[in-house]
Amino acid sequence: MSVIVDDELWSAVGDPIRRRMLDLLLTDGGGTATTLSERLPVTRQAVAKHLGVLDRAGLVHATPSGRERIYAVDEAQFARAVAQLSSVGAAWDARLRRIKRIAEAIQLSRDSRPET
Amino acid sequence: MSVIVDDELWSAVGDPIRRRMLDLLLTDGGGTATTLSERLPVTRQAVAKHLGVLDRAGLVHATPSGRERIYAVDEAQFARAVAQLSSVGAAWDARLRRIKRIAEAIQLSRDSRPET
DNA sequence: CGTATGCGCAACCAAAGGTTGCCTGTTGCT
DNA sequence: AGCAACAGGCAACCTTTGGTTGCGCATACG
Repeated sequence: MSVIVDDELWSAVGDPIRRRMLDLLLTDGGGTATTLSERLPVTRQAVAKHLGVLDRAGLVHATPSGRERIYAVDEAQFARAVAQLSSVGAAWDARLRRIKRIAEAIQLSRDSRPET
Repeated sequence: MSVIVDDELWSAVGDPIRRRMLDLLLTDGGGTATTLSERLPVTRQAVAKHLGVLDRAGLVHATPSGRERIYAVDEAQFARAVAQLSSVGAAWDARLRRIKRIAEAIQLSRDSRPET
């Protein structure tokens, strides 16, 4: 029942800065390390490293344009990541519900038994 | 529109080992650092540290029993984490769909324009 | 044509994940 | 009661990762 997840994808999305970067890239449709760093609490170099991580995970890709490197979200890969996220969420949710059911069953059998 | 997420919760769940630990604790209903480490590719001490992280995030709690410390998932807090997971997933999904819609609109307007 | 700007590289630092080694306390068996 | 076995906590150490500063190079632009 355990969901097979791509750890690299997950850890790419696990970092709060990278999540905000994806957010910014999605809303703006693209951006460079410099423009992103202006709206984030870290330096351009830190952003550049994060972009490298996201790039290696396939979540973004860069298109050089003169002296700039414009990054944009790879929609297909990003959709895969979102799907994994929700499938893990769904699996855990189902497990929680099953446990709650079992707990209730135990409670019932305990009620129907005489005092210890 | 950006979802407010508890970074500590996320990073607790972001680690692949911790995800597997939560899985094990959920399926078994509880466990100690030693029993968990037998089923994980890391040492007992590493597991103990992870349990510390999960504990501080409120996702698990320990009940001492003799020389053992039995950890179990805190269902309420865990449910909160799952909810955050799915809400981020939903937000991203919605954003993806909106972008796809816009892309199609641009495509249409380009088709209806004469060649450049 | 020179200056400003965007980027990559290197050195360096702190925190996180992981390991080994050791010590303490509980258990359980003679 | 006494001792071996076992679970767990602590400390030292290593490596990776996220972050910084400083620098050099290339491209754009007045």
